[in-house]
Amino acid sequence: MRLVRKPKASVRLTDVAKMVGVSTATVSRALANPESVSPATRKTILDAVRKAGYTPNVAARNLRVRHTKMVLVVVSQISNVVFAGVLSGIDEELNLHGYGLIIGHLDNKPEREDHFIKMALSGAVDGVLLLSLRRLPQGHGLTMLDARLPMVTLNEKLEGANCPEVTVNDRQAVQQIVEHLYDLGHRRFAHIAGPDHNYTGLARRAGFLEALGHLGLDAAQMPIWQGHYSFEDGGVVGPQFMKLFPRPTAVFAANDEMAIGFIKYIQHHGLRVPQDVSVVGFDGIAYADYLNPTVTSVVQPCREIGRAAALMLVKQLRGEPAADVEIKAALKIGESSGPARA
Amino acid sequence: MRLVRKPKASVRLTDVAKMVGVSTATVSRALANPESVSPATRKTILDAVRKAGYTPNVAARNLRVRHTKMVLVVVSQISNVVFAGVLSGIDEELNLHGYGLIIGHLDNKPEREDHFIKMALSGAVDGVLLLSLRRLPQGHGLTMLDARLPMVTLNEKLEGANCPEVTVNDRQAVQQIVEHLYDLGHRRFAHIAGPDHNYTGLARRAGFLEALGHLGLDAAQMPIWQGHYSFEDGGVVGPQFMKLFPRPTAVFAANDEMAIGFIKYIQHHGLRVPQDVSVVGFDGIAYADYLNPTVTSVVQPCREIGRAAALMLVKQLRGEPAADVEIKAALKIGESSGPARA
DNA sequence: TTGAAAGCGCTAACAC
DNA sequence: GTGTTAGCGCTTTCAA
Repeated sequence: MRLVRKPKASVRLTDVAKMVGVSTATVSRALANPESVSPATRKTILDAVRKAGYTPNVAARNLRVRHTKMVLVVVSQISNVVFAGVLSGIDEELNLHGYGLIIGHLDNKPEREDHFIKMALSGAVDGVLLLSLRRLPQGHGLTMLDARLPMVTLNEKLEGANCPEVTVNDRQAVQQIVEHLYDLGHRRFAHIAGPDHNYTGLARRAGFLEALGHLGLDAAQMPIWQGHYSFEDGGVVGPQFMKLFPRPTAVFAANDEMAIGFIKYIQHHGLRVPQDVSVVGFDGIAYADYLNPTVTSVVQPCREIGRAAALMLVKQLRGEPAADVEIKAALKIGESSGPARA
Repeated sequence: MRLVRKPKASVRLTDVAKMVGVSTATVSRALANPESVSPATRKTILDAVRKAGYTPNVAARNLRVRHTKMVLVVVSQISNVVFAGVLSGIDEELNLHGYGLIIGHLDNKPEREDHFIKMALSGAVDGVLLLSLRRLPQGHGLTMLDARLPMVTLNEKLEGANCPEVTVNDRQAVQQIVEHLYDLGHRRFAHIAGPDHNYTGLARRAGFLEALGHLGLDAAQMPIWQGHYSFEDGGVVGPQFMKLFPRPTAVFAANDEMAIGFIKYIQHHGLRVPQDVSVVGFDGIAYADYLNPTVTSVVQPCREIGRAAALMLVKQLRGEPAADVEIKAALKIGESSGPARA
């Protein structure tokens, strides 16, 4: 059995040229650069194009012009609201500049990156945006760098790369939120950290430690549990928190989901938030405003982050210089943080 | 000023062939179909490929083989959790079959579809998945149908198309949830509907009306407000609800976000959920479980929906028949629904 | 302003 | 088992 040749009866440039009685070059020009063709022929050609329903074949075009007007976005988890927001911003900006979007979804499996490295190498895209949050390159085999494509990283450091990056001021933002808690009188803190193979997880933890240091508190005394940014983690940590004595009066979770899970757990076990314990998160997801209490957090302007990153990439694609960008996350005080108990 | 020719020093098939001293055909075969080449040459070639870091150029390949192993997914709003979950499932399944994913993000602007129609027409993808929730084709100009590509729709009817579809049993699911409320003694209902240019919005509203009919209630008596599936809509509807007399004892919102926004509003205005009014949603998003009260809803298995759709498309791509699939959403009783007040 | 023609990098007949 | 070769559909130089 052999594969049948696809009938693919689509109309080609040649067909249009024949219909009109001009060369393919002229049709191509009429489409790409209308002014370079006499008004009369232009009209005939454009009419024919419309009538025939001609659309240029991109594979042929890509092969010839050596670019694709496509960008690869490598993202660790697409169903995460923060990423989804960022993606939205990326798409919006890319769109403005005529680029399309190919999703390289890692689905939290970093090894999948290899596949996308190959994709980049294969010329399928003109540039790549890395939001994999990966802390370090694997160190073996090919890396994204080998694709020698314009690239920008988002909350991620790429070792050995000179590619521009957009970062969020996680560390300072965490400082702010910890200070907010400190100002409310809290002295005993705990932290529910994010994954440690993850750039933001690390940055937020470091920010936490740093903040305590600045405030003259002994960071070594403060419990830190590690989660994976999921709701459930908040509940997993709960029991450990409950048995602490003296209990911390303020808990900083590295993202809102964990904060929410944690609040749910401790409320369920008789603690009031914020009267008994204040808990704060990070990200500023919309849902946090609909909780009872609403959660104090640091809001990341996701869409803008995405747009900034996309714009930086586009600039590179154009051969323009692109400087690093740092986006500011802003403290947003909700009801989940209050004065420490006397 | 003219564009400089990109130096694009990437290694080509020809280069590898020269290095090894065989023809390009042999290299091509060694890569595509290793058994068709003698073990010795195979090894030499594969070694050379690795050493040279050769990756086939996809544009050239696509042009030659007339397919791209790419699928276009047209989605109305990527930063919506439900879509994000579905997308995740689509990606997972597609991946299994060697297909990549191009996102056609409408960003709630239906007119953007034109762009993606052109993309489909241009041979950039082998098939398309439609999750735009659009109720009807625009009726003018080109439509997706013109691309004559394998296609499957997800919660969307494409007029004049014979393409298979995956649907969710929204109507029955709504019936179940309304019956659940009825069984709790509720007789006065209200509905916060989704957008009416939207397949699911319509289906859920129809389901609501239908359910009331089956239960022998007068649907015409029940207030229906329309929202756009956002949190805020719940709050917008709130005041109108408050001034009703007698007030409905049960409210069905067409999605969880609106239900959550509504709950927040009425709680804030002194009503207790579910003691004073029961409110239920649709979708079963994870956040709903962390609210106080947790919200009764209908859970859609997003990832499975996505996988089913992707699989149907892959089957078509292989030339196999693909039958319509209906996915069942399941009632999930939370704390936001309770007995009607006496 | 237009046309002829080369060739982008690859695959798949077909011949050996 | 391997090589030769003809394109896939397009853009773009170069010449007219």
